[in-house]
Amino acid sequence: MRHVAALAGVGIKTVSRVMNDEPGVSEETRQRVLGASQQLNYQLDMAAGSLRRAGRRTLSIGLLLPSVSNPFSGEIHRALEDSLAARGIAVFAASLDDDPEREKALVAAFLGRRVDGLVLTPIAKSQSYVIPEHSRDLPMVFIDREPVGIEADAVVTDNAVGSAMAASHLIAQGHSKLAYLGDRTDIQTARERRRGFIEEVGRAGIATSSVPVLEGLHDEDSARRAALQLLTSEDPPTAIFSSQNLVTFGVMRALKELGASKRVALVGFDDFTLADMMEPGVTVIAQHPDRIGKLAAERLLARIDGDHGAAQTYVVPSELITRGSGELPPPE
Amino acid sequence: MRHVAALAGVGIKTVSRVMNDEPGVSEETRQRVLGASQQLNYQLDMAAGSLRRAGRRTLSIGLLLPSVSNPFSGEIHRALEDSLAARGIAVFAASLDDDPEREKALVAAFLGRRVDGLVLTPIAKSQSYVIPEHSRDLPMVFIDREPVGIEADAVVTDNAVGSAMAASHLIAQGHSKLAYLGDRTDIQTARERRRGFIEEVGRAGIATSSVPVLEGLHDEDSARRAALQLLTSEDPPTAIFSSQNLVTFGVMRALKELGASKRVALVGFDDFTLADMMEPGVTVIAQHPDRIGKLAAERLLARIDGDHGAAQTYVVPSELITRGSGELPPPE
DNA sequence: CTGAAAGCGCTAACAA
DNA sequence: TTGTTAGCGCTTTCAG
Repeated sequence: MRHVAALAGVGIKTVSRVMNDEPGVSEETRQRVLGASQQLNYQLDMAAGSLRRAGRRTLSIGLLLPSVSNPFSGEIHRALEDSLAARGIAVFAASLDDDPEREKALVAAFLGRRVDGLVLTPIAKSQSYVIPEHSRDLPMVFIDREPVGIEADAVVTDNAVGSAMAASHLIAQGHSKLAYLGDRTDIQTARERRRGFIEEVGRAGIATSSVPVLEGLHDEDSARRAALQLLTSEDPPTAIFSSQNLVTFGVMRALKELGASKRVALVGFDDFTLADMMEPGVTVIAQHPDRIGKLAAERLLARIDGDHGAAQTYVVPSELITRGSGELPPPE
Repeated sequence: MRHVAALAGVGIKTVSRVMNDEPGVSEETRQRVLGASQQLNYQLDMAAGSLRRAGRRTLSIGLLLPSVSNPFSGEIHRALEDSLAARGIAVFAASLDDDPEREKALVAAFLGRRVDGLVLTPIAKSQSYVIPEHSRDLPMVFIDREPVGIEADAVVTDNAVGSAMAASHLIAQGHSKLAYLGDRTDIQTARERRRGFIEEVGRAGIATSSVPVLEGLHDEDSARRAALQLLTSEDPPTAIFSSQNLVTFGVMRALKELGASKRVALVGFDDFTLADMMEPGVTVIAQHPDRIGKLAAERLLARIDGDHGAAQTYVVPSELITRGSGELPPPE
């Protein structure tokens, strides 16, 4: 900047004014400065600026996701990016891999980079460790799961409602022998999905104790094996609800192996690519990661802009998409 | 930092030493400083540090991808993240959407944040606009596509070789009436894939002029329509090669609509989730985004660490994965 | 409309 | 082993 000022024959502050589009510079001076900066290939150093700038804004935020390679996370990331780009805010993204220790380490890493805000999918048992920062006014929005031990904004899917929708849809097709296949039980959303499903089953007058609940299925293969066992048991269910993508894939494989794809009904939580190309198409409760990301961005920006209202949880509705597998009737 | 120093009753530089794990501090002093910093909930400001630090390292890099919501990009992102996390380097990711203007704007945005390096999928006609920075020693690695107008490291898939593999595989199954369905022709990888495919067809003694080449298929539906038209034409091909995921999906839909999935052979470039669950399973030329990401990270780190060797292009081999659709024989 | 001086939080260089 | 001083590139404040 010094060099540009020297070349343009002006004071350093004038260069700063021009580079930041501040008013109070004559058009002529402005052009001279612009010329000099181009000639020197000069580029403002944001980091140095934020050191002194009011509010210390770095125009960057941190985003903690289960994994940047997970399509659901990718969509959220993209929606956030789009909403924040308009304000010139860049996004640091990182993957948690369901590891509470990583969550803490990554939050610390982002704090050290002085991000203007944090959007995160909590995985640690409690988020109380960020209370100091949050009360020091670090904007923070939790997504997908609500935080524990701290009052902060959250944007979540209506997991229980969506799962209840799945149950009532299967029951409406005439099924009474249902089964629930679920994810790790230490994940809040998984528990919510089970609760919503089971409660709806009870509400329909079916004995909830008669519904097999197989949980802790952390990957495709464990889900596949659980489904195989269930389907070859003495009194197999005629309809299955799977609480998550990988579980759904596992169930689909089991059904295919048994040649039961067109006989046993299936509804999965979470939509996925090519679901409509399967045979039959897979009925799902679709989440809306794009809306989650957009809403999270809006809340974060509001907080960054000084909104000090009470913390709120925003719920994004899920949606039943019928494609065939969930509409298979029970056998006679 | 001043406050911590005051509370611990030491000089500011001693605090700096402790926070950066530098040697030359007695264990006792160290503990006192650590105590004080915890009490004040102090956290080193990386940005301020890099202002003075030798080499001005910010411990962050920029990553420009087609879109962070695209699974292929997500895998690359993840591999990079994993390789760089060990060095405490954080990743800024951004989406280009095949927009050359965005490429330039985002590169500028990252330069303003003084990233230590850049990994990017080039889309602009030429990358000569970054020559000034690159020659000023900004580490830069191009992925997926080679840069134009600048000599810099690149990590790419062997697009032509992979496509040739697809051609020879189909020919080996007895097909002689092949067709090529491709992406936008302004994308380098798409042109390479066509070249590899067509050249191999010629090498096998088939008149390349007899092979329909349908290009500019930028999304699923345009690919679907192109395939429908092709397959319902007078002398339809018995085997199709699609140059990219979305094109493959479009072709799959067309085949399904015509009930020809088990009659017309298909090989697609790029692997995708559930490809093996389709009916028949879809044979693909799989790329290895994880290896691309890892290699790119290694090259970038080497450059950051001062490697000034000549720019090189690293080629990651693709792989033929047979699942059924590519092994369908031609009709009698 | 313009510029000089101070200082953001930190690290390099040097001194004690 | 520890501390002091200068200064990174910028923005703020305040004076012309």
